[in-house]
Amino acid sequence: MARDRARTEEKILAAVGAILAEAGGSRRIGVNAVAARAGVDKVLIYRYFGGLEGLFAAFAEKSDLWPTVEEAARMRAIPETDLASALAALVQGYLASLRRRPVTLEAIAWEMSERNALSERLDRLREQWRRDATTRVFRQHKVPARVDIEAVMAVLAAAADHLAARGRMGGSFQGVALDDPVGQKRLDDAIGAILEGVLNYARAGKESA
Amino acid sequence: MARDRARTEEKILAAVGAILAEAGGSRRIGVNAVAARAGVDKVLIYRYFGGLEGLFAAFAEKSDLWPTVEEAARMRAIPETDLASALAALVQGYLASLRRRPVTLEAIAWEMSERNALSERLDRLREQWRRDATTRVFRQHKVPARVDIEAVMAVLAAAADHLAARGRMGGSFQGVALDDPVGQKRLDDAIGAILEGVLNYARAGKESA
DNA sequence: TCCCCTTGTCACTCGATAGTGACGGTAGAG
DNA sequence: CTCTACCGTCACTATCGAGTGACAAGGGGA
Repeated sequence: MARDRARTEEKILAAVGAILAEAGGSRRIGVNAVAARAGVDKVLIYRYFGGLEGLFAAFAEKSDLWPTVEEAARMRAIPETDLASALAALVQGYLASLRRRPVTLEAIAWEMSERNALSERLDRLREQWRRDATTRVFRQHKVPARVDIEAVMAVLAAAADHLAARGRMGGSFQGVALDDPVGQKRLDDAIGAILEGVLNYARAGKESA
Repeated sequence: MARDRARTEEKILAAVGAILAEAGGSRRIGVNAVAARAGVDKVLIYRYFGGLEGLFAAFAEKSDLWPTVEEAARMRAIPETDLASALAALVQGYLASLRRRPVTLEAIAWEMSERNALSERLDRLREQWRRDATTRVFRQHKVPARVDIEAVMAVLAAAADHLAARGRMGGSFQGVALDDPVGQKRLDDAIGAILEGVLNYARAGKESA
């Protein structure tokens, strides 16, 4: 109608985000739903994006899916004092940033059951995040030699992804309320205690199992 | 044909498991697929189980979805010496048990995007597991007062669920190879180091953040 | 023996899905 | 002004999904 391709493409991409933002939306997503939501004929999706996969790829590239390290740092000020506090703040900020991104949470959930252009993008962004965090934090601190801090961070990141994605539907996990400020603080504190314990106990000279 | 309701019900339930076991199967599961897989008319699913929800409920009740604490203990001998080692062995055994259950991993992935009878059952089993683990391990050991060990265990369980479910599709997570023995050992060691650090460092008298 | 309930089969409706082909208007290039 | 490439709309096919109603056959109870 408006005869404006750029605008139409934007409407389509926005519709993807809107559908994805609705809880459980990833399950019913498809050309018809997107077209209807965008108020656009579905044939344009094929023409402009080459189908669903291309559409997902374009959406993944364009939208603000992942928190940057800077954003995580903004959510929780990252202290420069010691490594444990810095990493704890980083993970806590990461978790908080995830919770503010319903689309990303949906994409994480989706990633668990289906690989597509979106999940590949997520993997790349996760990797990027790891690199940024490394250059930001590890440059200033020494890591105790016997700790595989990368594996520990992977465990914490996996937990963050899982808990954030599950939390979007409410409920509790293993006795911790996910949609509740109290439960969220418990998780933050646990993350802090984990990093503090792992790094300081290891620094004290004990070998890790 | 055989005119044997019990046998037919079994065939249907087995078909659910078979479809669920195929990677990404949760997405395409439905009455038609199950009936076809079981070699049975779909109307019997409605008659015997009252539809998909009832079928899932029956499947969730009947099948061996979740590792018991005893099984986890069998995978990794649980030492009685100290709490950190016992809990580490428990979580590592839990993770190993999960990896041997493709249907459960599929269900965990599914649980992320849709709530149904199966996911409710999973939640209940998780809760049961937590209780069993508690009575088994915590009876013999003292927990440092300042550690919210329940929250720490929730973090580790979430990580285990996430890493196991993602690992079924191969690939790596944050630099750790999930389908590789080396990567899996790194994760096990990280879990061990986390529990050791959290409990022993806390016991040493430091407050947790 | 006869009857009826159960089991299983078949044939359908209805809606949503992916994907394609053709058509018409509009705006810009020449 | 004219032509053409692009944009948007409509109509269509084919497939798959859930769910329902009717019907044949077997088997056990009265």
